[in-house]
Amino acid sequence: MPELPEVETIAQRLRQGSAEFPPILNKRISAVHLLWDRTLATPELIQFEARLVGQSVQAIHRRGKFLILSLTDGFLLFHLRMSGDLWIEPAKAPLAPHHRLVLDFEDGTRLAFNDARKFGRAWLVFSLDEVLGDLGPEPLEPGFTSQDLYRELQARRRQLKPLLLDQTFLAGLGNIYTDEALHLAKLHPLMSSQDVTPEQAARLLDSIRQVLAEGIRRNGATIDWVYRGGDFQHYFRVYQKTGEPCPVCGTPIQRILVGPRSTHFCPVCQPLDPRPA
DNA sequence: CACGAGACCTGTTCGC
DNA sequence: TGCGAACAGGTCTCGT
Repeated sequence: MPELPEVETIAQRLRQGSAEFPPILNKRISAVHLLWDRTLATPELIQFEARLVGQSVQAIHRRGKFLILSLTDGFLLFHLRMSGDLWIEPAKAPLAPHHRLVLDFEDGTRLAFNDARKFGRAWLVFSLDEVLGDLGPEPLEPGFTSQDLYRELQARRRQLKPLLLDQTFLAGLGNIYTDEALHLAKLHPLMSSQDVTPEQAARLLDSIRQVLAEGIRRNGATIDWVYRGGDFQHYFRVYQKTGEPCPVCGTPIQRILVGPRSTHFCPVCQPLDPRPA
């Protein structure tokens, strides 16, 4: 489930703590355990451990789908990919089956990166640009305007759905929120970016912001066994609603494949042919 | 530059 | 009931 709202929810949880555990801000790392080699993108384990132990967590941020822990010296970044999650738990707790990287803190708690599918990665770097350099704009940043979006749409000739999933175009959208935003904006997922009008670009940006904001407000979406704790899944308009009535017009929602990704849309509200006026 | 296929992984659910 | 196929919130690399 980790798209922008889910990562934001996790960032908030780490920042503010949970019912059982205090926030991880200002905690000092006392030990590092890597349980799956490929989870660590950079540097090598030897340097990773040497540089990390003794540092403390100064701040927690999110950029796109990346989670950023600012340390005394450098940054620890996580990307959750398909199944990653970060848990705060007692340092003595038994290792859960899918823990891949564990950081012990001096106060007897630990931060565990749990990731069943092993797609997630962690980076320890001195400059954020090493990892985040190619990311597109942050959709919720007020400085990003619909004029900016329109200009970028015009600069490419691509189908909207794959383009919105491209993190170098816009950072943070995944399969769920893209389908939801396109439905709200009444734009067909296969529409060419060059056919989007300035008005439609404005509607698209509004829609993206609306679905992301609601996702964050509901603590993200919980879909299946990869539990996260949010409840946005109860408010999906089209995602995984194939055959069910469109919430706007009642037409059955269609599912198509765009590349390898399931794509859900309303054939009436989101016509491919802009329709004669 | 745009697009498709294959790779990286495990767990759950679907279809016969 | 059992078993393989299909599918899942993501992204990278390579070839055309």
